[in-house]
Amino acid sequence: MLDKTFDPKAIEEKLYARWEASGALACNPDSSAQTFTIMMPPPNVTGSLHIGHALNHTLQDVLIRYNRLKGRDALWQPGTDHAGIATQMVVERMLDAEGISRRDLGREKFLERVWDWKAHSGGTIVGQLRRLGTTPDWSRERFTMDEGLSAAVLKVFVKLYEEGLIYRDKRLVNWDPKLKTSVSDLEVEQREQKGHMWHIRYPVEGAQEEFITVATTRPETMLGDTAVAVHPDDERYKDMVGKFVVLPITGRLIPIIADEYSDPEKGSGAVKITPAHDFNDFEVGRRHDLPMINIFDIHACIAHLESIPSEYHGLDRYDARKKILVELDEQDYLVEVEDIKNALPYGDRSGVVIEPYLTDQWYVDAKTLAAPAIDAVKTGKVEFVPKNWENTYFEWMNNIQPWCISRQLWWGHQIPAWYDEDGKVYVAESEAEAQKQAGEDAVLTRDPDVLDTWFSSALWPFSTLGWPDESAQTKTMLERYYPGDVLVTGFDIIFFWVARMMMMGIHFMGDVPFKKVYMHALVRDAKGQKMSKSKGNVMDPLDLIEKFGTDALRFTLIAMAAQGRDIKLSEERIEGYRNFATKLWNASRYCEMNECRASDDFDPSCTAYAPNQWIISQLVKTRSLIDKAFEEMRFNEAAQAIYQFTWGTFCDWYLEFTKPVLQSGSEHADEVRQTSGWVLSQIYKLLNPFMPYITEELYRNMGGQGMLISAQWPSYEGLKPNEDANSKMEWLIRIVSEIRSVRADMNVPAGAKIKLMVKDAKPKTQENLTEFDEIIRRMARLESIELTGEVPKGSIQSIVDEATIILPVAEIIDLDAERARLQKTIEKLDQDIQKIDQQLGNEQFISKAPAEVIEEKKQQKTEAETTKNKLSQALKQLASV
RNA sequence: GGGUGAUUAGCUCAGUGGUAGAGCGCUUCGUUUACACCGAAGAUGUCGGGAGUUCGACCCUCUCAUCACCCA
Repeated sequence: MLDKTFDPKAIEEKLYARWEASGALACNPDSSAQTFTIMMPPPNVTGSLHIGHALNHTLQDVLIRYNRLKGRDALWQPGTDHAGIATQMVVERMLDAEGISRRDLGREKFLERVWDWKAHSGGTIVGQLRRLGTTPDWSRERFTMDEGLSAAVLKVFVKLYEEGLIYRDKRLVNWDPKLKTSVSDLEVEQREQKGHMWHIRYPVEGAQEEFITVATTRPETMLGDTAVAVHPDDERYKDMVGKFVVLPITGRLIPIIADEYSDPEKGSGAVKITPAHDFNDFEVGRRHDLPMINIFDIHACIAHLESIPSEYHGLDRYDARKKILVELDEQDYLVEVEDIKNALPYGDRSGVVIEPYLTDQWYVDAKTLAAPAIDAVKTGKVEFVPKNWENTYFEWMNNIQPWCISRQLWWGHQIPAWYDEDGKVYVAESEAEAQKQAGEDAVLTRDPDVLDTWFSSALWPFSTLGWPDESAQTKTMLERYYPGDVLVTGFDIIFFWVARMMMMGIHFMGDVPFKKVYMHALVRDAKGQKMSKSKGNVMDPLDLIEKFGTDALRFTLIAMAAQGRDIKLSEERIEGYRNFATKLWNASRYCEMNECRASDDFDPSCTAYAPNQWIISQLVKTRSLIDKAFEEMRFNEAAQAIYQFTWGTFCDWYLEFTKPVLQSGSEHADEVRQTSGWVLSQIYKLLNPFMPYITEELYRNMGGQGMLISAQWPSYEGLKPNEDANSKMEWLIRIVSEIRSVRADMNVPAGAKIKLMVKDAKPKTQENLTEFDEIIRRMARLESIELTGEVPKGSIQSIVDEATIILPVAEIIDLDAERARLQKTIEKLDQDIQKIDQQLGNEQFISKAPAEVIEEKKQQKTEAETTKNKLSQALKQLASV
């Protein structure tokens, strides 16, 4: 006998171990089945499971389980990402605590420490994913720094270099002065804040008391100014172009140039140009061939340059600013200080202001690689769900910038480039190969930098399958599982990852990496705020699992994952779905108690009893709703369909129908036992992808064969909806509901067993009344049901279809209340009739609306009129009491 | 400034060119042998404002407002 409630903790771990041991998680390259592949977005090794992961992985698991049940050879490729900056920061912080820096330790020793750390706690999240019940093919787990994946990185780098798609260039990068590395555009976030605009006048060379005023938010960069620009059409400055100004503080002479970049409407119309410290100025500098003075060192402190007064050397950028402002003010160069709002670039990892910084870095020619990747979406080879994300994708891809891929870090894939003593570069997959290129005598030094983490993640869809290994096994894997079917991910990494996988996949595999990209929502807190540690509003999925069980959390996330909408998660909601699990548990308990079990030879297409035929029809309908929802990737609709069927149809109605049958030992009892047991087992199957634990457990308890995880998704071939049974049961539900409703409205005590009389019932209804006499009596709490031609005085009356149902309760009826009730219903019907009349009276409607709509309206009107007449009669009769 | 999405019951959200739905909450009733993590019944909506297309708009178009996010 099952316990009274479901205890997830008691079974989850045990069942998970059984799934894993059964081999059901593994893909099967030898099978002839159609494949279904999902590449898991590899979580960071530094990571621990947060609610966003929970959603992301639940969705993937639901898809994988569903397709596995449907007989597809499912590969869900798992793994983790080395997360260069994040991981290096974690380990550096640990070293900090020991009072050592990574430079003290040296590169090699440091990397050993990172690997130690990775081995020890890097897999935390993988364990946590198991608690979510997710079923990727763990036997194929990969790490972006694995040997094989590293080989892929080398190969790709060298190949792209040879093709001219990777190159080294001296450009401005986003420099993180805290981490002392470059970062990509995407790793910079703009934050708006209050700042100042300082207006500074620069004296014009060789003129007395003639100045040109420039405005800047960064006065310290004037140390690196190499020009002042004015608009070529700006009359005010026409004569000045070609002259020089004397840069205050340094005394350098810099030219006044004409360039369209300067906006005559803004400020004075003149703008200082610091090509080494501003992206726009950099372009101006290139156009005019201006010198580029890099005034900072890697810490964003003023460099020891001859052109800069020595008292500034080594000053932090903000201290330098203060000092400059004081000096400018003293020398009367500072004309105005304006309060403004401006956006500053912050490093998303370090949280410090990013410095545009002139360095040599490696770049990928993203523009070239993007072209076919744009095409793939345009032509529908890759489809985004929801579709509107394609706009976002195009927008970014069409404006894509060179991708800076080198990072001044130690943790990551070291760039396979070597320099000889003259600085000439040799790119090769190994040092030996580079040496060969350079000649035996050359002394080579390897580029110390590593690649952007996303460079290796971009290869994930094929590197995890074994590429570039050329064995037969790898070939099979690539042929079979590339491209993947669906990528499930959050929109926050559409550029970081999705776009780059597209570029690399198309370039190296000649085909897109996946056919569909499902973008899921962001999980927010109940108030709609983004969850963050600093706000303290994070919900830990493991806590929620502890409290409500994995199934409840999973179901909640899916039920709320409507396309294109963020999820506001609240505990109440999870509690509700926990209750749903309990409901199913207890329905099973009921069936167990009544020995409801389908025998092996039970044929659901051969049932004779209408409630059985009906519930089977409903089940079949539910299955197709779920299938349709999956096709359209509307997971919330799939969840809703099975929820509604299980609770609203099976538990609320069908099981109630079975009670009198089973308890009275009716002739239908055996078929009812078989059917209820069978339908229940079907619920387990349909619900399994969403709630894998409870369904697996119940399936086992109820005598299911094998394990659900490797069961077959029902096809219900040959099961046609039985319309006769359906309309019969709909009538049954209508009449029971109506009696209950009227009883409650009229305050008939719930416990009172009263008589029901039915007038004007057509033969069909009379038959039904007889057939379901026991069910109606029990569910509507009636003592007896009889047909009548007369309405006893002091009765409550109501209409179900053609029949008048009468509750003769003269001793308890409140005549005024009954009159009011009838009156209200009649009024409502009147309104309806009026509305329909209006429509039917409209010639345009009659001539233009489809015939079936008109027919429907007419029917609605007739029905409403019939009911109204009957109720009016009842009201009249009541008046005569 | 550009883009995207949202605005529907007290709350959280589904939804469809043909008389508005769910869950939670609320009210009333109920220990009927699966379940009080339950059952029955009920109340609550000018579907953000305005205009248009249509026989008919919550749905399509335009516009305005508010909010959120992304990009510059």
